[in-house]
Amino acid sequence: MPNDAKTEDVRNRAADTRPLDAFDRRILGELAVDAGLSYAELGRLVGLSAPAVHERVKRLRATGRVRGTVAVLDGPAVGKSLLAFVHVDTSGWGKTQELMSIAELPELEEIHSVAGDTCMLLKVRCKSSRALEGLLARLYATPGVKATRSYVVLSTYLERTPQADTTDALEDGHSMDRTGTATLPAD
Amino acid sequence: MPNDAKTEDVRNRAADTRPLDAFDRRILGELAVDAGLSYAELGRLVGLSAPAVHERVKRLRATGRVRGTVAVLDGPAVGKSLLAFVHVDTSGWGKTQELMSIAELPELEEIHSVAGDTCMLLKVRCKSSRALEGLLARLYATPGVKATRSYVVLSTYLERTPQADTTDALEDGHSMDRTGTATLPAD
DNA sequence: TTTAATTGCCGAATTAAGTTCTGGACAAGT
DNA sequence: ACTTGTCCAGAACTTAATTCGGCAATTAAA
Repeated sequence: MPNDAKTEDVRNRAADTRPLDAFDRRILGELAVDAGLSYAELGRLVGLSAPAVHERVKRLRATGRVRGTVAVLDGPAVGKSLLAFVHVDTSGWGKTQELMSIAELPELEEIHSVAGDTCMLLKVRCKSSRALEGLLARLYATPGVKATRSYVVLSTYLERTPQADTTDALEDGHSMDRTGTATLPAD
Repeated sequence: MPNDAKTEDVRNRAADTRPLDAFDRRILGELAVDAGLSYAELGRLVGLSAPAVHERVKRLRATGRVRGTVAVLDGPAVGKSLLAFVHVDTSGWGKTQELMSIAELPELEEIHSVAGDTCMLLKVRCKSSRALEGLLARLYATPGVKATRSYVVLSTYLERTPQADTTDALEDGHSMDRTGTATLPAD
């Protein structure tokens, strides 16, 4: 499943806002879990021919639904056994830009600005607690950084990239039991 | 870049603990960014023939260095514009297992247990704030859940999967300037 | 209602890539 | 010096990606 970014000129620069149909949704669902599927297998799964899914995947890429295809590395297996989330309180707001230089570190996996009692939220994966310490030192050396709170991950139960499916029931303004069955308010 | 999980019998069931050499590291580095590269292109990048990199990638997969290959979907582009991190305080400890059922929801991207003043940390991506509300309702309906704190992401500056490189300087017990240059203590 | 244009699909043909196979170079151990 | 094992490149082979042509269905225009 190559990029095929080159194949055929890409005109619709992520402009197409056409809603995803059921086929697109299922294709994305499969690819988000395993992008190594052949178009033939993928077609068999969703009920289309290989050229048909190829065409759709190409469109899904061109319209920005798919950002890319990556190999998911195993942290510990590549020497990064420590995972942590770091909340960073910054003084000003423009100062947050100063933090952006740390994005170059391969240990940094995520940088978000968040609402709430903190300003920046980082996801960091590194070799050891010592390395985390070094990273925090680097943070505190950044102007505008007031304080940090670190949450070191003890174990990970789930970790995946964005999935294609959505649980519509979540929006119905109700509670649900633990089986995921919607419990609609008796109106 | 197919899975090739089937190709040839996989003997070393993630047992091989041989350290990664420079080639492996570079191959992983490239694949973590773009798994759509052909073996020929990859070989050109790292200085090996196509069969050589094929062999190595196969080994890296078999030994668990690579967990899989996935298409990275764009949250907003697939109808999930809200990203949030949720800290969950649970009463007991065995009770955390009760939480695991929410992993079935496609909105859940990560579930970790963490050290610190909270117990569980969730990464959630959903359609709307209303959907997040529904999710929180579901959480509170879970026995053992005492409290939650939500951090809604305003903007994302960096988001990627584990990278192959490590910054060794972080472990050297020192500070670093903002260029990433190590500032060793004058001993 | 009819016609034209567009879209999206399939099956076949073509092209490119994945995969296997062979032999040779190098290093470590006997 | 010889054997053993590892790892690589080049060529051969196999499978998948990609393109092409035509057909059916939908939509727009007439």
